[in-house]
Amino acid sequence: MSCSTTLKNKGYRLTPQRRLILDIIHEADVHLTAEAILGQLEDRISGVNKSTVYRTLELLEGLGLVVKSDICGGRVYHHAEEGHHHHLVCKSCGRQFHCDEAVLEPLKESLREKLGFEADLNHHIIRGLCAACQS
Amino acid sequence: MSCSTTLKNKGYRLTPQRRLILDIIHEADVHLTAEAILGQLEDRISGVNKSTVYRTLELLEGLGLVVKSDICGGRVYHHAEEGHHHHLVCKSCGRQFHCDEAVLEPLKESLREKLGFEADLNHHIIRGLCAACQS
DNA sequence: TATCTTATTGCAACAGGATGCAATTGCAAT
DNA sequence: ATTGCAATTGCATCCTGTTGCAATAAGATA
Repeated sequence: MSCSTTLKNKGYRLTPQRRLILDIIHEADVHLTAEAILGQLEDRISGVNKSTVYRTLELLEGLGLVVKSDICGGRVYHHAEEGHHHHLVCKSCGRQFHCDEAVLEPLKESLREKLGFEADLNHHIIRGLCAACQS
Repeated sequence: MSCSTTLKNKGYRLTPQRRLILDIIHEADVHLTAEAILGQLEDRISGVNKSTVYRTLELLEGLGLVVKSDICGGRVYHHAEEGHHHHLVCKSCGRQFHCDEAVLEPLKESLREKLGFEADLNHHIIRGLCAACQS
């Protein structure tokens, strides 16, 4: 089921702006800032306002179609189906490392069993010190 | 060792603004927004600029004296010695729950052993669905 | 106490993000 | 095709947080 169909089925309108934002996000293989999305949008149709971009991204995130995360002091977005991956961010050198989902699974189960809390650890960010910076 | 002494020992100047910000944070038993800190600061000395507040908070956070976290779309600060506690935030109803440090310990060890990454899970925020909202 | 160095501040401007309102428009019904 | 409803947008403004620069001041030294 495409994202456009999801929007329609949930009663939202499929405006040209929303279609294009979805296209831009689908085509991207990197995380995009709102600004980048706005830039690409302006290349395709003129007169789009940034508030529309922010609103659309908020809507898409709320519907689970887009994932928003804060990395390196900036906010980025990517498609929700891109797969689950997590970032370990070193507070000292700023580098990012990939972290397998399997590592977070025990925590997820623990929270579920002990507290009845269904954690959403999709695209979770964990800060700390990388091996190189610990010395 | 007091926070003021820490600042001095690390070569930073103890300006009146910094002293007062430290006082305000020490006196507070709740998380404070930058705006709240600025407001209380203005009650004590006049003419303080918000950029000073933000800069001081950044400095204190960098020195580990203050903890900054993002809760409910806003950024709050509290004293670093307040103790380790973690927030489970429900994405549906917005409520927050306390989570024991022991729950995060296995993850911390896992990251250390498998990836050599020393995770800083102090005041970590985990989003998901609480028991009530899962039905 | 006076002087000096330079860290720190206030200020203005800026950037990213959010909001209220009137105009516009998507889309269902006819 | 036309109409009507209300969702959505553009616009202006606001809010939170950041940055560069000149003025100010903390604190060390004599």
